[in-house]
Amino acid sequence: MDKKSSPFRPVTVADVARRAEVSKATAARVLGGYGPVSDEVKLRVQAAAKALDYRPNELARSMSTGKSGTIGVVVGDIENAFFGIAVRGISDKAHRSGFNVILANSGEEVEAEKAALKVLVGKRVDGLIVAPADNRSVGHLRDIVRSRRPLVLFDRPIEDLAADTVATDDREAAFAATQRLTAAGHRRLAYVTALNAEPPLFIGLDQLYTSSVKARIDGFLAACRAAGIVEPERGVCLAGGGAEGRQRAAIERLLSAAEPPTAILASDSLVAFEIFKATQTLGLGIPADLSLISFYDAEWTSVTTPPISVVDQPVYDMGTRAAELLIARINGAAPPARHDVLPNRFIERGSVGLPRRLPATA
Amino acid sequence: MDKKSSPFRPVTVADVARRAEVSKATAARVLGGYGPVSDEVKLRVQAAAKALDYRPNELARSMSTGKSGTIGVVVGDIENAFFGIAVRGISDKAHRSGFNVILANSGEEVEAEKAALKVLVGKRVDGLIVAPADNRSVGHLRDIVRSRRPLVLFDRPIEDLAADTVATDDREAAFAATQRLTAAGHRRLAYVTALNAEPPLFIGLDQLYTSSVKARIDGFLAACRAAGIVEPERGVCLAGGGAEGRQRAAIERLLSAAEPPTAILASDSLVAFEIFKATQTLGLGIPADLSLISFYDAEWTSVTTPPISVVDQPVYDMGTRAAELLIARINGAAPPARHDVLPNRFIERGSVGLPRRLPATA
DNA sequence: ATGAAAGCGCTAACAG
DNA sequence: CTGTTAGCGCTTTCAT
Repeated sequence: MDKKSSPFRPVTVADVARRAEVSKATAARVLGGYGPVSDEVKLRVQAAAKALDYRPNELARSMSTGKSGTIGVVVGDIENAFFGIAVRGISDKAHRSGFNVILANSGEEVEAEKAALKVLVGKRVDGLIVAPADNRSVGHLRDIVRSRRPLVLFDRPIEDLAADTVATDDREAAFAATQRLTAAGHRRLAYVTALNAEPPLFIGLDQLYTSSVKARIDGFLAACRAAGIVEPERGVCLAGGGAEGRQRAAIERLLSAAEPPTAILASDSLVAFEIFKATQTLGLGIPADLSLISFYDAEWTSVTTPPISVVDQPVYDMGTRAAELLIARINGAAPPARHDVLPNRFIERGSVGLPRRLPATA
Repeated sequence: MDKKSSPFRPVTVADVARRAEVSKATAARVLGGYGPVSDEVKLRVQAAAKALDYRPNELARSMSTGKSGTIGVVVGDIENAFFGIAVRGISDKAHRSGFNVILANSGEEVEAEKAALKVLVGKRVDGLIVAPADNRSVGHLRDIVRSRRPLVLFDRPIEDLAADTVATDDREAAFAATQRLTAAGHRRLAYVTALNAEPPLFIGLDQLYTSSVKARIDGFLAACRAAGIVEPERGVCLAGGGAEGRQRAAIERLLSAAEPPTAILASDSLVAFEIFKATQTLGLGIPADLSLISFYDAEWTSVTTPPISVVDQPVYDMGTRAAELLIARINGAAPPARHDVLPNRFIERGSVGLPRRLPATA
């Protein structure tokens, strides 16, 4: 009966049009809800669509309109609750505005980031939100901007890139957190971050390629110097990510050193979690033997004994804000790139105390 | 110079073909990597593509081939770490097999689930993984099956639906966990779940519409009865989800009752988290005043004092398995629907003790 | 091995 | 208000 009757061919506008006895264009107008149609015809078409169980093919629609109703999100590590919540913020805002989200994970590898971007651009997403893994190689991001596809940078600003950015003031937050540690009398401080580096030694800020990581260490060092600590660089520990065992080993090594730090600032909640577990296995007390402050208010930090003081980043809001900026641009807004900095909030809990032995104060 | 020179028109096969001085078809063959092409021509086309910075339009490709290279995933609540990890498992497997993932959240609402499915089908995903929110209304899922689109049910089996399913044995796990509680001597047990119900009273299993929830309560009740407990139904607490305050209030009410439970089995880590916090604010000790077992090995359960004993569900593996089954079907496999049940593992930690006052043993 | 031409399902001018 | 006619960018017969 049908021309091409593969048993489960999805029904198209043409099918509906035929059954409603109108032209394809008219059927498309009511199904797509765009052109002017008489009420009578509209009803006929809708009835036909219902009867046939018509499901619009969004792909075809996107091909014609050039808009996919989808935004692409590339984060560094979904395993990290920080990004998990961010994605929720983005998704919530996106869905409320009628957009879908395609999620990709870079694993903090630029090559994976590039590949993800390629796929997303291939799928013709209407816009992109990216947390760049490496601020050295941003050519692929420049390409996005150049191609006029809306792009929002998340959490990690990149200089000289004309893209909207949503971040927090990492340097300031790290500075303030470190000050709390030095104010309590600590002089042997460490900053532990998940960065993979070869060798795993901190050499200088120029070695750091993730802007948020760099800003935090910068703030940490500045606060240490402000407190008169010499060579605070020696306290920066690049514990590595990825292979979990490696990170744990690095942390245990740090804590078991001859002169271990009396206070640690952890760059994210995953690192802090490892540190907390290490104190347990090494029999160290918090805050008696070690004071600890972590970035990000992860769930677990509020139920440990003692609970952990944290730099609470407004991640969910960062997500919604990023989506907001992106969608505005997708809808045609074209102001100069803006750089939103959301405020962090310090949550005082019970993990900061006095150093075990007060060091000689010069 | 060009016919249509909107300033940033993306480059197409036609553009590449023209520059390489071959036909569109030939260019498409090398760009798409399918037909036979002479090496010489192939090189010319590739050079042209590179020079023009050609990016294939996956939408157009999907339109022609009918495959989108994308799978849709609908979970109940991304906020829940359980689903977060599951999504990671799915994504990892999918990406390794060359598929992308579009994520949707039902918020445990059937209507939202239907809407999400509609969008995903509209986008012509090659297959779907769904954690059905309500086993009463599954018409939309039946439609998916009927339309021959590969579908895998996640965590929540549905009878009489010919779809692959990946789940754990919830009834058995709840039974075993409850037994540990009764074996320790507990007689006043509670099972707390995030279900919203009006009224919030447990009436009977028939009231439960999420298969995993139902199975767990069934197991809980069976174990209670096996231990000679009468009317164990009275211990089932439907604490509600969504509005966080409501859940917390329900839990504090339960714990402050005249004869509060001496042991609780929590249906998920979010509920257990609230319970743990409630014990802190009410000044109850674990396991002295209350024994607690939770489903799902959430991060925080291992760092509390004491750490919480849990039913460790192999969520990541469930995710990869689901993706595996789905992709096999997408690639043409057509065996009868299989129902995979992955084993749970009990992790003994420190949250189960003897009941404070031993009850009269009849 | 290559080219010409016909779609995929929808939207978008442009006529009537 | 409705129908006709082109495409969107790619794949896919079918010739050559």
